Amino acid sequence: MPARSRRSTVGVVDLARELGVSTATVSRALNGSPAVRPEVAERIRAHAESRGYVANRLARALSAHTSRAFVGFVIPYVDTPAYSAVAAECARLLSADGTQMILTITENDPERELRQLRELVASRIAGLVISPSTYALDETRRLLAELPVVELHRASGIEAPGVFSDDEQAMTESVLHLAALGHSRIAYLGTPEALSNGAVRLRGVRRGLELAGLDPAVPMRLVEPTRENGRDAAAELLAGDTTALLVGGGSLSVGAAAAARASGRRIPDELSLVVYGDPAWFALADPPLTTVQVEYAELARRAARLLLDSLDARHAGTPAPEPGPHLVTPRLRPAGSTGPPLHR
Amino acid sequence: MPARSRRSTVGVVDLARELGVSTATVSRALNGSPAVRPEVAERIRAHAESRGYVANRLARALSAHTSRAFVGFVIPYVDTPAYSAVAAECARLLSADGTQMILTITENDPERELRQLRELVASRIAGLVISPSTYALDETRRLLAELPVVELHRASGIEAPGVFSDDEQAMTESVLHLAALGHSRIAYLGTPEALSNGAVRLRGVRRGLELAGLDPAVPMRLVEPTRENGRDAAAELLAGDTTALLVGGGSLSVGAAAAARASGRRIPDELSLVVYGDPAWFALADPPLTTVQVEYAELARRAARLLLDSLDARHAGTPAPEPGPHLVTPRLRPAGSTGPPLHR
DNA sequence: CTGAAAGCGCTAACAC
DNA sequence: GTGTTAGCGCTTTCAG
Repeated sequence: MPARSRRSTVGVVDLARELGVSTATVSRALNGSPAVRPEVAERIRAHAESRGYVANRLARALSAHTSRAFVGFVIPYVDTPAYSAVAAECARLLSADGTQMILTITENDPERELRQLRELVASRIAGLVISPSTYALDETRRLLAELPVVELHRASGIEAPGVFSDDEQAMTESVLHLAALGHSRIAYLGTPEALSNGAVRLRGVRRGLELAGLDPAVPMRLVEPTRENGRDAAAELLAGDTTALLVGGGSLSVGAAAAARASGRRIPDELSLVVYGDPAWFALADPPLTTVQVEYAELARRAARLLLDSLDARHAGTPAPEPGPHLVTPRLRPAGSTGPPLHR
Repeated sequence: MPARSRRSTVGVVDLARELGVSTATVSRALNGSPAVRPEVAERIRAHAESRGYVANRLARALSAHTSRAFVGFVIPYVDTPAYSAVAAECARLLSADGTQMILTITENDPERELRQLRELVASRIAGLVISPSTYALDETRRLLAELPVVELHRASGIEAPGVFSDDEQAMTESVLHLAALGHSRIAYLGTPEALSNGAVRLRGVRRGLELAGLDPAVPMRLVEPTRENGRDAAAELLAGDTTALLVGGGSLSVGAAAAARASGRRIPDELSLVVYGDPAWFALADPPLTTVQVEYAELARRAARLLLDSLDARHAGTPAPEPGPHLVTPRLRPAGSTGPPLHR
């Protein structure tokens, strides 16, 4: 047994020495460079494998100025299905590609976001997936412009591909669903217009009202997406004489459902309710809630793919994926919580 | 303007040159070494700040053999509250400490787990938080023994501190709650004993039955924690003549709640139901479900703290945190889904 | 096709 | 206290 430094991990120099080749050749073989004789390459790879060699990602990334050792995943929260489901799927797909995902929570605070972005850049991330905070800083945009970025859920107006739920259509459809049932006094609870998806959803609602020939001036509350806000704002809306409540936002929906229940109104007779998010949870309610269902896993798959494509493109010098929005269409799943209004 | 390489980021050599000191001094000042004159240190830090210097974490970690640039977070899933809530809080706390969290999903597959662990080690992580997969490999244990580890939710029998929900007590309490209401035909739906928390919960159930003076041979199904399994297994259990169903597991609870509803039994008159997880969701059900509530944020705080303490200890050479389990006590929140059995 | 050697940006001995 | 210098483990010109 050679006098290797004890218990230390095996590196390229070890492999090179043991095989009687240079570290350059080892490196090339391991990185699949075509500039090495196939048989040699194979021998090196086999040996590396048998020695349980695992490249030091730090050294690799530090040396090769371009490397996909790490990518960033920057989101405002992760303890909500809209984010956790996507984080899960992205982590899976990126890991399959051999890149590690650094998870970062901004709590929707632009300052934190910028700080974390800086730290990520300091970690030489190859690129990142981001749900920008509501008011992204200019400096943030500047940083984002310098590396492959895929936007998720929210857009910040930067030149980058993004993956979003096509909420406009879903919201329009939801309004039309309610209108078709005979509702004319519809209230809307959503997220602020400053949030790109808040704006999109609101647009969908307005369009739905227009298509249904209803008064566009419906009772409306736009609040930051938390359960508490959802509950409180829904309670206010329900104090009015609306016959239907449409909610655009997952956390808001949980709060709104609670408020609807607390209001004592019978559903759907005295109140029709359309919520947003994961139908499995809302199916627990009695009656089960009509839900706008978003395919988070599909969103994640597209985001991961786009990011990997961007990295490939940058590496190969080929054109990057088109920066346009990539939309995933949610589905309105009618359930027991929507029906004709009882009294008009 | 000096002929700096254009648009490149500023590094220690730049700072050193600009201040007329050596890179060593810069490094020392930036790392708060006491071996540098305070006024010089301050000047360096101020300059670094003004130049927007951010240290390259890769170089730092590669050079300093010990560094807390990265920590790993290795969990089987993240799209379930038990994991996403904890991931969120840990990411927050670790980020506040300046370390980045690499998120890794094992899908409860021991092979994947090992592969990912190897990759994490190759990234020179300072330590990690892990929820071991059901059957962790020996090689996995060996790797884990070499770095600061904090176990979460599940234990794998390694010598490391761990943070767990004290489910034994909660399950015992749940059984006693049901027994006190007059139930004697209680069924249990939980996770397999091979999972450490499955075993713990089952032990709690058995103890509860014993304390209540009930027959320990209750109808029981132990299945992998997914919603589908929960629904199917609950349906089977409900086909029997039990008057109460106790569920030990968050995803199982969602499925079980669905199955209970599908069974058509009136709750709580014809069936008392105790679920596990986030009360906010289960409050949507009608009646609201009696829930074993786990403080995930508290779990996360403890896990993060323990990990940081372990890192500090290793750095300072002081003793590591005691490897014993650190328990967070869940609360049984009685709600409308549990009541006296109607017919016996 | 392969090897020698020069870094990547930082920290840590070791001198002064 | 501070500077010089040698790496950390890998990739990558540049020669051959």
